[in-house]
Amino acid sequence: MKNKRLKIARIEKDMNQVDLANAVGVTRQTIGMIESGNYNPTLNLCIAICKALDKTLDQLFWEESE
Amino acid sequence: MKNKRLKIARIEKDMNQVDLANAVGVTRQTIGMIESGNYNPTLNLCIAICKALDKTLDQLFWEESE
DNA sequence: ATTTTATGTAATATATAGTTGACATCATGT
DNA sequence: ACATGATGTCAACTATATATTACATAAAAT
Repeated sequence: MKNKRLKIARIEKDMNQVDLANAVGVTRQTIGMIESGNYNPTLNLCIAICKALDKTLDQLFWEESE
Repeated sequence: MKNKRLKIARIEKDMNQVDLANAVGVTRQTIGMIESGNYNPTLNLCIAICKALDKTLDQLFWEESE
């Protein structure tokens, strides 16, 4: 269950994992794990990522079906 | 920063904190703390709450301004 | 009056989110 | 060939989300 939308939004902003990690105050490993899926970040971190990438929670973290 | 929208959505579903807690697999204290604010739940828990209340992440956990 | 229901809160315990440091791979640049 | 940038991953650590147990209060029901 990779988070492809997050990766695409990050690349659209011309940021690498380190850039995004710095922007939201976590390490690049944490960003990497979120993009890889199999991870359960906190709400505050999700919100920080959304703001850094000019997206909303639904746009990056809400799965329509199921 | 109380989460009033969550509380309203729960009451609209005629659920108390215990009902919602059981529905999403946490304790009533955890639900209480999320409604009280000052808390940082995990994304998976937020998603479970949204599904239990027929809402999306943006509807319950996204703050429009700032 | 007293029992029940719904909620707040606090202390201690456990699971897991997130850090730190290190090493590996694969591009691309020089 | 070698350096550099971007990412994957792993082990050990620290911070914190969540559980558990318990006690408190206020409102509604009997």
